[in-house]
Amino acid sequence: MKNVTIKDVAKVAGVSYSTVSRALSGSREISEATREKILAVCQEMNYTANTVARAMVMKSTMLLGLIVTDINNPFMSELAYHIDRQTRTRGYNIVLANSSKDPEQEREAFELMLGHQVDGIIFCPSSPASYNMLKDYIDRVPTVFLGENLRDIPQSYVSVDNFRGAELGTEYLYGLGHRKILYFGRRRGSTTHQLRADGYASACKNLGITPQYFNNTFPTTSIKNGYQLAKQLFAQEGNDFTAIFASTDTNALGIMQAAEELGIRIPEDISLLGFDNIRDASLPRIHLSSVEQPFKMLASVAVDCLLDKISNDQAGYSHRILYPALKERKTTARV
Amino acid sequence: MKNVTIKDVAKVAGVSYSTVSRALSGSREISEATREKILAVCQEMNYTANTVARAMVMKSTMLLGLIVTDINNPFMSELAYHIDRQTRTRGYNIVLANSSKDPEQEREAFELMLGHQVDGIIFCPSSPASYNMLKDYIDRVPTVFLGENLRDIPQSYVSVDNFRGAELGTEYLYGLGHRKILYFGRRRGSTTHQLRADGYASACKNLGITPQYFNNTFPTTSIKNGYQLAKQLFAQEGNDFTAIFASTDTNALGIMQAAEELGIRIPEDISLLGFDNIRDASLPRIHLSSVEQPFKMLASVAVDCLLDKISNDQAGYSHRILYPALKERKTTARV
DNA sequence: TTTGATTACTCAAACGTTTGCGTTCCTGAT
DNA sequence: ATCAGGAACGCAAACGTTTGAGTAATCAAA
Repeated sequence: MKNVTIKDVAKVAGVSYSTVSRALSGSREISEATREKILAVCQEMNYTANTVARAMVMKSTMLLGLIVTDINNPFMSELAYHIDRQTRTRGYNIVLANSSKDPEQEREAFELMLGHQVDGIIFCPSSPASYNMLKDYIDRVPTVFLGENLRDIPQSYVSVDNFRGAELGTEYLYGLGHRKILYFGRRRGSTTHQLRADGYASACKNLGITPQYFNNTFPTTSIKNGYQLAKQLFAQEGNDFTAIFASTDTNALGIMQAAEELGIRIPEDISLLGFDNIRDASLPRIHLSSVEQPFKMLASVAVDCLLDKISNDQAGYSHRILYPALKERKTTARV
Repeated sequence: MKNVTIKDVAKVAGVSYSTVSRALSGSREISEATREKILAVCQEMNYTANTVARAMVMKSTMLLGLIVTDINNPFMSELAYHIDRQTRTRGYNIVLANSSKDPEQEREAFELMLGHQVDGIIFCPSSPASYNMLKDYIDRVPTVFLGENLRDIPQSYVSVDNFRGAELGTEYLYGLGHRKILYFGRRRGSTTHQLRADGYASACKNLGITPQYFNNTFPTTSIKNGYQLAKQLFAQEGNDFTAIFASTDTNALGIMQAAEELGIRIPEDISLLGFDNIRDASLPRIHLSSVEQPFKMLASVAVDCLLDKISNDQAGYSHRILYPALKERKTTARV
């Protein structure tokens, strides 16, 4: 089970181990003959360079931390997939940690990542409060925040323009003839949610329609929570809306479930628009119209931003806001 | 940006750095007074132990490799989530790699993992052929295969009993009154698929009904592939079945999509049963009945098995086959 | 007071690399 | 024959830990 080291190779090849190192690293200070010989020996002995030993002297592990709330969430796994692809081609590997939206576990994840000397961290925070809690860690290692808008924070982040996305969705529904649009979701707690709610409000104002809210008070968003709240909503007296704009696809799925149970047809009775365009939205029978997060682009920009920070120590920070797009499917109809 | 080391702590605390090490590692050979003092200094200086330096001497990185085909596949992300949970509590972190079902990338992933000196690898192979290709790597590091049945292979793996699962599904449909059940999916190429097909055949034989196949020839399974094939199926003359047993939920979703387009109602016109019970199956409007893989259990057993192998060098190998269960939802009805 | 044992430390080697510097050897010009 | 200069390679330090072996101090028993 013991791995073969550079010394073993050196012994067989009959050279010093520094020569082996040079042969492998592509240094010029070595004759072509010995290099080839050494490479042949490495091949034959199944030599694999020990990254951790190299890391000690190079001060770079070629490891990137990825902290997500929950890799099982399609939003996150989508990001994770693209992040892995993008970083692998650049020689990095990613070490993964789920925080389960628990601040204490987020802290623990950072601690572990630092211990493992990762070269940088892509961090999908569970809430904007994470920033303050983890400030100490964050300036010990290059970090970029991904997903959440974190306005007014001296750190790099990349996210979609949630405000614009909500505007876009509202405008789209308006364009379909809807004048009574209910916004379903949290309005505070996370900057993302706040911005979406604000974007909706702004669009309503510009379009001259009155905003209506149904406030999702759950701290975390899941289909189940959306479902429970939607049942409350539909049981209410005096509802007066033709469309629901859900703050997340997950909420939208919960609404679909409640509607299904109550015999409310979508989009015949009410239109439903989500936000995020997670993979689930495109499933058969679901066909959820949604404001799309450009996952691949988000991942790509986050990776670029992080690698930039890593190579360029004093790069400062940057806020990268990407444009959302509207993905029209079958849950929204002309009124 | 430079991290504080054990030497920095030693200097401040006024002791040798080996004493600091001992204070941290909980050795008894140290007075309570100095230990407390050292711990206080560590706290104050934000000291985090350098895992990679420790790894050099301890020969353990506390890193576990997880090689999946595609983290974006709900089956995989489900496993990944539970694997992360289980390993974290035991002090391990996981480094992730997607193979995209490409043998070359699987090889590359192993190479990288070995370079990073991971203590063990959980490997979800893309096909049974992976074993032979990667044999050399596999006995350089403790590895357990996850997901695929790999009969007759001298390596540890854990998977569900695919044969029994297919029997179970077939029996269930029979119990609902179905006598003409079509099996939709690949019959060869992967042991998993083969076992499922065999289980179906065996059940048919025992129940005295004649098996019918519609062979999915695509090398990889996706909703799109399932959809295209299902359209071919439904366009065929002389179909004679009241239920479809899809070899995977992904295939089943493709079938649902085709059925939806063609106005075929599920379960009124035909019943549909999937296999895997991925998260998607429980979504509103989908409600796919499915043979369930016990994800949490699979992850847990795989982790146990791997850690066992790691701590016990000569543990040999074991094949752990878990029982599937039937998850009844709304795509299957009494005939 | 001497001895022996125990406690609480310090020293230094080792883990597998990279790399600056030193050394050897060869070539060709003087 | 001498020497400068460069090519090719070896030596050893360094990275931050752990740990066995060594040492100084303390204390109890003789």
